[in-house]
Amino acid sequence: MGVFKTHLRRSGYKITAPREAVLAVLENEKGHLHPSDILLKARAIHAGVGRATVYRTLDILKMLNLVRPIYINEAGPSYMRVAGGHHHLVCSNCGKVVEFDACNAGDLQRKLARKHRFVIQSHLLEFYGQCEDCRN
Amino acid sequence: MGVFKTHLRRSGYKITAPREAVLAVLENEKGHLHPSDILLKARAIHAGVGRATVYRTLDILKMLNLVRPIYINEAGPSYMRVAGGHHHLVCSNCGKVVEFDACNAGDLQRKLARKHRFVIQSHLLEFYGQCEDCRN
DNA sequence: GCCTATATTGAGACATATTCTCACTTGGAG
DNA sequence: CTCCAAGTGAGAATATGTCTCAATATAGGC
Repeated sequence: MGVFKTHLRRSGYKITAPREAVLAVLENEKGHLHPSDILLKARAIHAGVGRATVYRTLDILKMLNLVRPIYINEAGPSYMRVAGGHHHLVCSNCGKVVEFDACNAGDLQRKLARKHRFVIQSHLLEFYGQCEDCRN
Repeated sequence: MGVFKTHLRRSGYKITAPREAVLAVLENEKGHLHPSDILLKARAIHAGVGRATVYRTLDILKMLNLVRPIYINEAGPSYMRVAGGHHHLVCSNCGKVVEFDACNAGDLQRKLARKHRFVIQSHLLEFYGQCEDCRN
């Protein structure tokens, strides 16, 4: 059974077919998705899922810190699973996004958590500039 | 004279009163602003600034890499000046944002720039979690 | 300072994204 | 199995962003 589903159930949310479809879509997704993509994919699993249900489910998942909105370069936010860190190298000109792994945020994270009394679950590190093709 | 104004002029853009109002708002802002806030503040400087002018000016500033969209927790993106790095500790629950200074992204930035042939101007590092008040 | 070509403007139409409302449905505790 | 609060989809309402166009204002040439 999906992790998301377990979390929702444990938090007292009912597991309905439309909701389950949305959960499955998000859980199986490696990258990030727009709400409209989520709607389409969810409808492929359970025909007739409504737009509102996608947004409602996203709200719950955000509250439970299972999913996080992220802005890359498009019109609206995309959503992705919360899982440690995400690292992007973004070209401000053409919008190309390169993902990278190396990240030394661990120490800083511990320090900040202690100092500001936060429980930290994930982070986002993005560098902005111009890619090879776009720098003239 | 404002830095933004100088940049626009140098790039061949005309300096008009409405545009100047928008520039002033963004230039004087320390944090981040929604387009709707920008509109209001710009209208306080020059009555009658149109919504389109705000978006048009933001587009120019984005192209010139003077300003960058950023997603915190609200509905849409906010905009902030590009200036090295921005560092936020964000509570996913209540939306509180703590800014911090310490950041060791410099080395990584140089490495990535070389490897992916990017010219990097700025970065964003955000940690997500729950603040003291929100963690139960 | 005046003139002109042209970039820029605001209004409001349009397009898109998100939220809300409400009558109907359904999961799951008892 | 029953019951009812939680959840649902449709579509209205709102929020956000883009486009068009006639009117205006800037900056450079004189």
